[in-house]
Amino acid sequence: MRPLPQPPSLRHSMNDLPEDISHNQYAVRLKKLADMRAAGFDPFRASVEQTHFSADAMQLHVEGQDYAVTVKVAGRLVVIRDMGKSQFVKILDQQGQIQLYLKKDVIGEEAYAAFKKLDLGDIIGAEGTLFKTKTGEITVRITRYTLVCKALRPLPEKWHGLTDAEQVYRQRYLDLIVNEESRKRLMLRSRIVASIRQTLAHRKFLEVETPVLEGVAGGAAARPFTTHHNALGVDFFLRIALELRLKRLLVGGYDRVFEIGRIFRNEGISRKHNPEFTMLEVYQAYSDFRGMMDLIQGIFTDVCRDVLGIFEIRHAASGQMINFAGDWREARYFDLIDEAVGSKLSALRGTAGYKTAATAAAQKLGLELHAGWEAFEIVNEIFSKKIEPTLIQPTFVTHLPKELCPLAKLNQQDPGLIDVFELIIGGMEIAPAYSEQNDPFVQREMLAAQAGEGQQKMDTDFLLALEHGMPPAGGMGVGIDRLCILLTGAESIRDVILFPSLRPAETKD
RNA sequence: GGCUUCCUAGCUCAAUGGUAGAGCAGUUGACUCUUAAUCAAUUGGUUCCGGGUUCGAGUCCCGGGGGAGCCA
Repeated sequence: MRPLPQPPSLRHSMNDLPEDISHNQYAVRLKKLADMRAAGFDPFRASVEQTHFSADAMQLHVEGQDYAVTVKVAGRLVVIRDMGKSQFVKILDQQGQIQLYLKKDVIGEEAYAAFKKLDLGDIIGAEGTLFKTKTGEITVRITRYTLVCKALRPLPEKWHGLTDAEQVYRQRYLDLIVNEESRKRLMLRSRIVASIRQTLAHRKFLEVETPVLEGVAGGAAARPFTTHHNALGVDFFLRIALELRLKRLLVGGYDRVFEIGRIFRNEGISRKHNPEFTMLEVYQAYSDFRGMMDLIQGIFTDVCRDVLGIFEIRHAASGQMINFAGDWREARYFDLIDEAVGSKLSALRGTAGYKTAATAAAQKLGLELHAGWEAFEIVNEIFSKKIEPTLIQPTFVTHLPKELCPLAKLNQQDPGLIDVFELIIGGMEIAPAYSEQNDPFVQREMLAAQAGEGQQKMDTDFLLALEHGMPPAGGMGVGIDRLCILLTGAESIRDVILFPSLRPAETKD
């Protein structure tokens, strides 16, 4: 890996500057800064009034009425086109770019000369009036400006931007300045999350925050991170799910709760997995998994209408259009299995021949199986390898085998199944939802069975809470990162996480 | 963790084992409506790190670091 540039001490480097610094952009900028300070101006101390963001300012221009509206804008210089006695430049702020026009005879000789010394990347505040150029771009003709921050490092290339994936992730700030798609995509994530909060608030859900540090990492099957608390002298786990804490709140009488929280799973990193990721979990008392179907569709509808303005999105991996409008497909897990296998495999469930038949079916499909797998694991391998990737349009897969999630209610007609759905979109699991198990006896049995497999310790306090009585409830978990992959057309989870997990960069100091 | 692949100027990229180059950025100059502005001149390199093979290594080999993709 190329080592990232390390900042030297300013004081020392100024003394060490060689005679010819024209090739060293850092040194050139240091010199400009030193000259400014020598002249009594320190850009790092200046603040500036900003009356409008760029896009809002441009809205104010009235056709045919140039120089009528005054605005004060601020941002980073990203384009400079110098034409001698006038120049067009562009600054970038949160809303995007806006063009500024400087004319020597408008702004004055001295201010114009000083402006010529500015560099790409410097941050300025500017005041002026709106007009439209002859090519139709709304522009601020500036009468005053202030440098409010000198940039000592040059910006990446203006046309290609930053493409080196490593630098994009490690120096995301540069990516955000220079790559508009990244800036917009990550901003979209922020709006999507805001929209979800709004939808839930309208439906009278309470937002809560529960501990990240847990004595028992429960609620999912995943390897946790461990950490240590010095004062208590005990090890903690970072949470792998929000579920067991939120259900305690159902016991406590918070009937509709949700949390949007970071969870941590000590597992592999891939295009679909980051070790820390954001999960929405929602619980609604007196509802069930069918209620969650309505809720998740409501969430998507609101995001599509209010944030994206469209109900169809191109799926990056397959190129297909995903349609979020209308009623979503519902399919039973074992119907999909039988279809994929081409026989009535599900009819053998619970019989002695089930595992043999499942093995044969999986092998026929070319799947590699682990020696110790149970029948349900073999069948689920068929599901995740052969069925899930083909489900591009939103699909609720329902009635999964009970072994797959110990926290859901068993189906009344068929106790080998559970009342749940797994929402699949774009070939990815987006949201599992359950009719939550609230029978403390069954729950203890299921968790004990899981603990017996050595997966994790039992959360006995959670079981105690259940014995106080938890209302029947529908619950759902939504992977926010994956949702954003879908809705922004991203190809990798790293594209929707501001700072994805990487190996620590070596720092020399 | 395994396999494949990438790492060259601030950025984006070139370079049969034979003098490390271009565009942008920078520097100097010209230009008062530009749109990757244009024109002229010009500076700039620990080729990720460490070994090896070779008369000669950015290029081949070994080890290490980091990224990406596929698999687990």
